[in-house]
Amino acid sequence: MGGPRFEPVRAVRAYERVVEQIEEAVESGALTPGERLPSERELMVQFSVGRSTVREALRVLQARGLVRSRPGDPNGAEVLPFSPVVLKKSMTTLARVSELSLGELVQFRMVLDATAVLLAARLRTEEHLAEMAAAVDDMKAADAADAAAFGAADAAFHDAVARAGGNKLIQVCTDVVRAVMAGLVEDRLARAPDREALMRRGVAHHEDVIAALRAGDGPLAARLTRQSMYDYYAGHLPAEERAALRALLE
Amino acid sequence: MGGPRFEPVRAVRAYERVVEQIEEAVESGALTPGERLPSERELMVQFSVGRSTVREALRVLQARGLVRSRPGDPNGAEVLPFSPVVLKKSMTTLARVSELSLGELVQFRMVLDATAVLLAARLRTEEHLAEMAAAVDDMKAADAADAAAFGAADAAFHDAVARAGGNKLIQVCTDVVRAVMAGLVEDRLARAPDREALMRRGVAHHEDVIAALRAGDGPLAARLTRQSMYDYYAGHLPAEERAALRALLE
DNA sequence: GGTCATTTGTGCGTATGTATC
DNA sequence: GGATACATACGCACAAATGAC
Repeated sequence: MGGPRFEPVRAVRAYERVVEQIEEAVESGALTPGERLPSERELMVQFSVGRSTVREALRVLQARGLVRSRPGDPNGAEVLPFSPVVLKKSMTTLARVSELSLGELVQFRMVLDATAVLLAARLRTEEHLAEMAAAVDDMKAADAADAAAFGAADAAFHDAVARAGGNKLIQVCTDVVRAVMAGLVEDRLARAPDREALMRRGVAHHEDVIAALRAGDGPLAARLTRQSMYDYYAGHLPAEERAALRALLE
Repeated sequence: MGGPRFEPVRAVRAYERVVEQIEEAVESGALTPGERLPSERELMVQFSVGRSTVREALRVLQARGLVRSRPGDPNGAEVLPFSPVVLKKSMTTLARVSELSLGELVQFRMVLDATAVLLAARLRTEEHLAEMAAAVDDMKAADAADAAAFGAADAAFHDAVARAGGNKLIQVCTDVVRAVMAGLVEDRLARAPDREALMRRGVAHHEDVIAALRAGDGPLAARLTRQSMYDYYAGHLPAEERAALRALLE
């Protein structure tokens, strides 16, 4: 008793150790985006593992969005800047396997987008406001039949708001959830009979939000944002989910 | 002009096509958690690819948390139920490479946890309230020196609240962000001089939240939750981040 | 624009350790 | 304990793609 307390060891795969080392180098900043990893044959020498081990490690790193490798590239795998595509992917998986309802997604965005505008009311600059106004102009200019252009402009607006709010986590999450929602319901929305009216109302709402932000009235901007989200999606929700959403309109 | 509109083709790797097919089978429910994939040798026959291709595909699927394979397992890779570990991983990466501040994380949880309790005030059952009460009891029972036990009980409380709120996305996200925060600041909190006072205050706050939920007063419960989060972390934040948080206390 | 060395993508054979029966 | 089937890992060979000269 009182001897050394040995810890149970779990067999850790060779490729995992390769992943850990490269991952640490990337996340710590020792490798910056745009830099290149050594070639696979060079890596197998440095780690003293086989090439298949190196390749499996690179696949995992690629799946995590940290590097990208192309066939024949003499420079080796490229270190990538952070991108939310991996988050989007795993959240899309979450939506599919746990069967997230549209109502849950709308609820999530109602809360986070409203928070973003609330924060933006304190921190917004003239540049931010100009970006938002430009996005709204694009929404107006979009052909009524071109749902993709309208959606892209809408996304640009919300991204500008989120950036103005200054919380990168909220910015990424709203972006991810918006993309997931678009993938789930874009065709349904594009065929809605009252689509044009919804689009016009959305533009008007966005202009009201800009006015509130310019005036520095965060709570008003947040209310407008929640109401806008509710109006846009409520028609596509069953009654009980609509009720859950109204609980957030305060 | 007016001819067929050809789309640009991107060379898609063999292992990617294997990943897509298995992923679709898992996410569509054709393969349910606990089921086994065919062995690697069987898969290389079915997809008519080489062994390395199969293995790289399995690595990607494993990195996405869909399957797990163990050496020597005669049954082949196992299909896994959804777990938020992949989301945790990518959000931790986000936190590291985009240098998320503690303030941004706290802000995020203040908003989403407050929303969860607001929703829980409408939907909570007696079972939910009993779970919350049990978690608070565990927090009280935790030794003052055992930060891990206290944290686990606190996590159980918030998880019960999030489940009562009925939004699975909010539940997962708050859980993920709590884990990320714990990884970043657990040692700092464990060594705080006023740790015991913070713990006592946290317990009292949680009991107030339960009382508000029992009374069905969602807005009160939400305010209490935001205030509790602020009190617990404000001491570890620089002044300007504290100010941004106070903007959410309303 | 073309040639060529290099690299990645892929397939295959083999040895080894492990889990299950 | 032994037999069997499996995953892990190594190393080589060839095709396709890339980048540099």
